[in-house]
Amino acid sequence: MVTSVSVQTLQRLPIYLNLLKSDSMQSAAYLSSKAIAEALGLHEIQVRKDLASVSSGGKPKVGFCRITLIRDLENYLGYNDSNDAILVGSGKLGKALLTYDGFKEYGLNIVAAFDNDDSLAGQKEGNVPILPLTKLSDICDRMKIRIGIITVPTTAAQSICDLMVASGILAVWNFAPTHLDVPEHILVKNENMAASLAVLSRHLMEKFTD
Amino acid sequence: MVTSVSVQTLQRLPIYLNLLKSDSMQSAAYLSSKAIAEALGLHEIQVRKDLASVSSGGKPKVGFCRITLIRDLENYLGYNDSNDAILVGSGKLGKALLTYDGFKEYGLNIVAAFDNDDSLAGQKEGNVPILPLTKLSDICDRMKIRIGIITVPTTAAQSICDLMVASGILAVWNFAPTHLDVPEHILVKNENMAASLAVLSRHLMEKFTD
DNA sequence: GGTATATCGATATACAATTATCGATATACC
DNA sequence: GGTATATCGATAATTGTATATCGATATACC
Repeated sequence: MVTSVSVQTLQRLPIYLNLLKSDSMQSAAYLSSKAIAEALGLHEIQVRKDLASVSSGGKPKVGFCRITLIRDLENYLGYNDSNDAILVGSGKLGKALLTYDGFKEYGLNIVAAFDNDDSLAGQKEGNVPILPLTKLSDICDRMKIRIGIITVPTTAAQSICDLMVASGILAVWNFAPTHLDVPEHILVKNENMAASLAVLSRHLMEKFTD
Repeated sequence: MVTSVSVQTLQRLPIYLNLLKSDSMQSAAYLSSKAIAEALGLHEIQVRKDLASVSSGGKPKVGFCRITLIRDLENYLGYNDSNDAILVGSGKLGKALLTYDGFKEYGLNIVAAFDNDDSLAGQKEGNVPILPLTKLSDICDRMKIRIGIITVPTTAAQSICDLMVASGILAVWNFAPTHLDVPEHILVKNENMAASLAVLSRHLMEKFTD
């Protein structure tokens, strides 16, 4: 239960959670790993292994208790105690993330946004105030912010990242299509759309050139 | 060169490409795998292996020719011949993607957007017309669209996906945090932000509870 | 022109993740 | 209450990915 879980498994956990909370599952009190696996296109062994690492376990013949499983998953993922975050780069993508209210469900709370362009300062985007970059360090320090979201152009990403790290940020969610250099103890999670596009594009090429 | 490349490698290729095209690399005509590895925080062996699968190879003592490498990568990734795509779901995220002009660089061209809400029909978002859902099949068929982007709420995702597949879409880029059931030959690439958040959130939890 | 060296490419090892196999256990049915 | 069965959990085999080692080769320098 305390054992460290692989990133692969970790990334599947929200998918289980999402399924368990979905309308189609509301009726069932218990779910077998086989049923879950079929609903998600996975293998039942994998489902059991994944769930074993976060949950108190299921019962033979009946399966896993849906309610308990939801609670265990949310606890493990930390969706109950909310994480405050800041976002830098109020361009198109940044604004979309600011106005997207689905993050609350995952315990993410964007408290402030920053932009290089000071003329944006003072505005609000989806209830989140946009502030000048110069205030970033101060805000992070005072509010004990641990998560930084980067939605700036590639060229600015590294310097923003450095600023975040210097301001006490411990986890960076990077939407810029570039590699970020960070100290050992900092986590960078890349949301690399170019990588996804590569997979799609290549798949189509292979379909048509073979 | 024709050998199939792992998804992991494939997803790193755009990162190499991005680095090679970056300002800081413009001056160098040749780059060693070691230099590339250091710039990206990877291991040089991995860089060589990745590049070997797409490129004609480097020269001992001097390294890889930057220009050639860029050309090979772009060819392999299909960034030269552009891929037309449609997008369904003109909400916050959908609009952000429509107005984000960075996709062109990767050969992705969104030609039309669709929304359940017919009142949006006729509008334009970033030069892309928004059309009623009923026209989707016709457009896909006439324009031979192969890529569909899903930015609708979870509950609608599967039915939109089914519609796309029925309309000839071969690759689906899914931004809804849910699993999609598709026939064998269809590729689904999930852009699962919830999964990324799980990694971040868990990282922070472990930092503070251990 | 010969030798030293940086770098590539191929083979081999180590590690992690997924999938398969087996025994254990609780429920259901007779 | 006894037996059959569905399902779990642990261990083992397979697969895939990342890292290390080694020989080959082209450039540079003497």
